[in-house]
Formats: sequence, structure tokens, C-alpha cells
Amino acid sequence: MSTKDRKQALMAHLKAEVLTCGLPAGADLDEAALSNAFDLSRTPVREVLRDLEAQGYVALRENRGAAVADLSPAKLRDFFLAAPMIYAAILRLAARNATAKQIIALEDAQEAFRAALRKGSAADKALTNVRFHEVTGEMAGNAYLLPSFGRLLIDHARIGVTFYQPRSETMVSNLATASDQHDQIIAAIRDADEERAAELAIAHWDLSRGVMEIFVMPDGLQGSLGQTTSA
Amino acid sequence: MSTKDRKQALMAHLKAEVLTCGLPAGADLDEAALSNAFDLSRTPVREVLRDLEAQGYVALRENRGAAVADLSPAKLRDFFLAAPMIYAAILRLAARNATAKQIIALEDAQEAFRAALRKGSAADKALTNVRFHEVTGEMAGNAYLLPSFGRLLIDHARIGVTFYQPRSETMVSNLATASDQHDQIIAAIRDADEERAAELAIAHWDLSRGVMEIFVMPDGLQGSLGQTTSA
DNA sequence: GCTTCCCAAATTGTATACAACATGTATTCA
DNA sequence: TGAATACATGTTGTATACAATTTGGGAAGC
Repeated sequence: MSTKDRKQALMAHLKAEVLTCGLPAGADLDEAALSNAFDLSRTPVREVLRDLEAQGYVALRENRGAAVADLSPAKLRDFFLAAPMIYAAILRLAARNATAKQIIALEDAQEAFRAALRKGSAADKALTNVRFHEVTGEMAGNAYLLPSFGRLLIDHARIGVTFYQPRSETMVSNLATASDQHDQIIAAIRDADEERAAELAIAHWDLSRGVMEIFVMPDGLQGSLGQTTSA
Repeated sequence: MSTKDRKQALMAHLKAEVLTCGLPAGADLDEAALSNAFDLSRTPVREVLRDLEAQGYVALRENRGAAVADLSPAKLRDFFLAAPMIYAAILRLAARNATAKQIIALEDAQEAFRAALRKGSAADKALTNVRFHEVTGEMAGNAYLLPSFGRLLIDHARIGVTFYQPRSETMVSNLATASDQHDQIIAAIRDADEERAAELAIAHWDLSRGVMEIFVMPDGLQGSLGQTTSA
């Protein structure tokens, strides 16, 4: 296994851990630990961390190492503002530009997502969902939109981790709806129907927004004031 | 002068050179040369180059060093597609969120731009113009839009270098119009008039588009077919 | 004369040693 | 007892040495 492979393995590992909140927002990353865990010297490890910072996965603090990018309320607000516009633009361009090979890749991604829904872990669901949207980004292929889209996908996945651990009937049905929307998105792209693709982007994102609202504003706990027992 | 300062100097130098096309698109960057020019070892130089890649200034090719990011026709097309949407969103958010201090910074940037128009070099004009728009980006302050906006600004500056070396009456008048639009943008932001700010974004960008069309499709050369003398 | 292959030189990528900085602890003095 | 400072420890940033890969030129073969 060459150093290049180990470097890519480190990259993939950290990406997956961040996306699935295996490494929660704000978690410190130790260069030395990563070095010997992946059998690399600190130099390439630091390069990987810089790359991940560029893509929005981690934050580097001067003389104080790397940490998983945080998700402050202010950042969530930014997310809600930017996501619909960017996503609609991405799907519109995807419908305009997708190649036959890319459409097959999208169908494959959707198949993997469905498989994860049936029998995968929460992490599998989050990662396969991200993969589906990444393919739409590749279809759009706009060098100026992709950096923003990538960052949206990262935090979309992290917020949605709750989504993929369905605790309520509503969430189970939301997951099924999301999968259906993926199918409709594929159809719109195959038909090169830009308007429909843009509409579906908004709809798909509205669904996620509902989930996120549950995440931010969960149902109040049962019980009277003064009760302090847990379970 | 500490190493940190020299590192920042290298960063600033390369950014300015790329923005003003002192280093043209595609130009190779030599790590070793930069190292002893700025009295740094190759390690921090490489880190700077990676940062610049993340921001869209340069491209790193596997085992073949860094080069100034190119400006292919395909990328220009991406630019024309994404710029109006992103820029309108940025100015809309700027009008919504700008603080008093930021408005002063924007006025200062505009003053510097005007000064450059009067008696600055083409590079000064390009850099002060970029600075003006960077301030609007800071005002918008949206973590998801800024990466895209930054890349647009880089290539906007590079395409516009021709713009800031006015060779024709049309271009001189365009420059004056651009400056006027900056003033109107400041006013819209000060009034927190989002709609007006978004309109001005489109108008300001349409002006630039005209310049770029001249850039891409200049007037045909005079002279008959078969002439081969130059000057 | 042209192509192909191989080697040398240069450049990029990695490892390690060293320097600078930050953090936590213990000791000392008020 | 409390606070402040000095020091020890660990972590980050930089320099340099080394390995691997690319590139250009020259010699050999067709």
C-alpha cells in the first residue's frame, strides 16, 4: 500500500467521520495520532488537513491544531439562506448538462441509497445520500458553484444524521418521500427538464428543512417541572 | 521580519500577481524560486500554494507543481452562468446585514477605487475594484456563498484587466459608469434596500459582461487577406 | 533521418530533526 | 490561602535531508 493510497485513506476516513458525526463538530484532531494510525509522517497528514479545511470539513487554528468545523446557530442560518438557491441552480444545470454515463452513475447512487435505507446503518444512509447529491454536482459541473455546494452537502449530512436514525413515524415516512424525490430528480434530469429539476430541488430541500426544524426544535420533554430523574 | 510575515507577504504577492495577470493564466510556479525569493523553506511555500489552490488562484497538478489557474472557454461559460445569481445574493445579504463600520470600509474602498481610476495603474484599478467587492462579501457574511464569490472575483478581475487599460472611448465611459454604480450600491446598502441592491448587482454585472464580450469578440482587424507585415 | 529507449538532471513528495509557541503544574511570595 | 510566575511538557510550525517521479537529451537501432 503506497503512501499515496494511505493519504487517500486518511482523507476518506476523516471525511466519512465528519459527515456521519463520528467526529462531532468541534472535535480536536491530533496530527501525531493520525500520523501513526495511517503510517504517514506529519507532513502529508498536515496537507490532508489543509485540504479538508479548504473543502469545509475542518477548521485550522493558528498554533492550536485542527478541529472539526463547527455548526453554530449563525452558520445554520447561513445554510438555510443559501441552500435552496444553490441547490436549484445545481439541479437546473444538471438537467441541462448531464451525460448518459453520469445518469447511470446517479441511478447507481440512488440504488445504493435505497439499499442503505433497507438494511444499512445511519452512517450508510447519510453517506449514500451525500453521494447521490455529489453526482448531481458533477453533472452541473460549474466550477464556481461547486465549492459552495460541497460545503452545503457537508453540513446537510451532519444535520441530517438525526434524520437517518428514524425515531418516529414521521421520519420513516420522510425517508420514503426523500427516496421518491430522488427518483423524480433522476427522471427530470433524464428528460432534460430544467424547470422540473429546479422545482424538485426546492421540494427536496423543504423536506429536509422540516427535519432540521425538528432537530433544532424537538418536542418538549414529558413530565412536570421539578422532576430530575432520567429514565 | 518573522517567518509568518514573510509567508503572508508571499501570499499577498501571488494573489496580486494572479489578479492583475502579472502571472498569466497557466504560468508555472517554481517552489524553489519562491523559497529563496521570500527566504522561506519549501514547506511553508507549499502550504501557501495549497491555500491558494483552495481559494481558486492556482491549480496543483500531481507531481508537476503549481500553475496559475487557467481560464478556459468552458470556465468562462461557467462564470457567466453563476455570476449574476451569486452576486445578486451577495448584495441582497449585504443590504440586509451590513454594519456601520462595514459601510465605512466600503466607502473607503470606493474612494481608493476612484483614486486608482484618476491616477493609478491598471493593476491598481483591478485590485481596488476587487477590494470593493470583497467588502460586500464580508457584509453578506454567508459562509456558504463566500467560496464561490471569491472565485468569481478572481476571474472577474483577470478578465477585466483589459477593462482597466481603456483603449477606447466606450471603455472610458464604462469605467465611469462602474464607479457610479458602486456609489449606488453603497446607497442601497446604507438604506438596507435589498431589492435595489439585487437590481444593481445585475446591472453592474451586465456592464462587465459587455466588456467581456469585447474581450472575447474584439473588432476584426483592418487590412486585406494576405497581408503579413506587422507594423 | 527518424524513432525509441534509457539515463541524467531537475523537480516534487515524504520523513525526520529542530525551533517556536501554547498549556498546565508546581513552587514561591504576598 | 491565593495569586503570580517560572518551568516542564506537549503540540505546532519550519528547515533540511532523502526518496520518488517527471522531463529532457543523447545514444542506439531501424
